[in-house]
Amino acid sequence: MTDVAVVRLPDETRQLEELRRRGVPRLALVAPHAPPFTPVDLLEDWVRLPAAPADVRARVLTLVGRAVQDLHRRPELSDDRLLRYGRWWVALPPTDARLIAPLVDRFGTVVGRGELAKAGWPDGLPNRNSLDVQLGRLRRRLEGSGLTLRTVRSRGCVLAPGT
Amino acid sequence: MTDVAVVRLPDETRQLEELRRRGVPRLALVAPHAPPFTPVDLLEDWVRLPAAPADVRARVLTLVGRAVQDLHRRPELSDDRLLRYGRWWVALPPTDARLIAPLVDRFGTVVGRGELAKAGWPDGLPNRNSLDVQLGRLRRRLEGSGLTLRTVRSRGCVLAPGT
DNA sequence: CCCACTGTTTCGTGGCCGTGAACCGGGAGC
DNA sequence: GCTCCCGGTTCACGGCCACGAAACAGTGGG
Repeated sequence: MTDVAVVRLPDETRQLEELRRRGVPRLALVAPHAPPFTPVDLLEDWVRLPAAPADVRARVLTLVGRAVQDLHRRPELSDDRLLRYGRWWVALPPTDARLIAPLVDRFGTVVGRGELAKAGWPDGLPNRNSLDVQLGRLRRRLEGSGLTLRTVRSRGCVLAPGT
Repeated sequence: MTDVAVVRLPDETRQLEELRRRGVPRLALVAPHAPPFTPVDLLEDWVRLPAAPADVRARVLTLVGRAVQDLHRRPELSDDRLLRYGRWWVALPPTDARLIAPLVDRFGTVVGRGELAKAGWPDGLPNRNSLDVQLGRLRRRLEGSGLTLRTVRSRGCVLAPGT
């Protein structure tokens, strides 16, 4: 399930960007005279060509190891309203904290709007719009976290890894 | 400031182990016919010889980058009121030292205002505002340390890495 | 005496959250 | 094809209140 993509630079720069966007672990094979490479995250590595197959394999395995660790990563919400995801964290205001609780709980799966409303406002929604507005604010607070809050039309919302 | 050690393998295996033990970021230059290398942690990288100086430099720089954002270290408060965080340190006045003690103790988690007040002024707060003022002063003394004292509204404060 | 430390007050600001309204894409129905 | 509405997104505004900054004064130690 966990695969590492291998791209050649500088020829396949576009593919590299796509892989970064999707968060796929990736190894760059850098052409002999191309400038050195700078990985943007821990799921990225590079090697200078020409390289022995064994060396490439070793780097791929390292990336696989990191990716496996990354898969186990789930967000955590402490009762003092700290939401953590890996090294990243925010302090959430009360409403957002209640709202996100079921989403963290069922990370990666859809949570219905009704349930979200119930979680955020146990006494009932104050306004037909409140949920959407609050979800928007929550989305903004998650920026840069590596987490995305996506809506599934007429079904609900999913909290998942991704930008 | 932050340094990266460079060792040659397999000749300097002993030095490598010492560096690992001390948590120093390290780059291994692996001899042409030696087997590929497997880094044991994120502060370790390797490159196959012969390698261009620019390539070695690039890898050193990424290691420096990782070391700078290394979040595994924790601040320490000695009983002579010296607060250390990595290479950085300050001498804290008595009140600040008492105040920060529980925050260092529970680094990265929220400490309630009540508890902070109790820690800083065991005989009771002299004024309903004293805590906030003192927290502001503490914040200023932490500038440039790589530590942040952030408030979690209506809950308390958290001492964490970050600017 | 001087300076760091601390108490006290005042005032400002920024976070949080409800509310109304504009806007937009997609699908159902005509 | 056209229109209309549904579901969702975004903006701006305002009230409330917790928190923060500045400024000044008193105090004690070197």
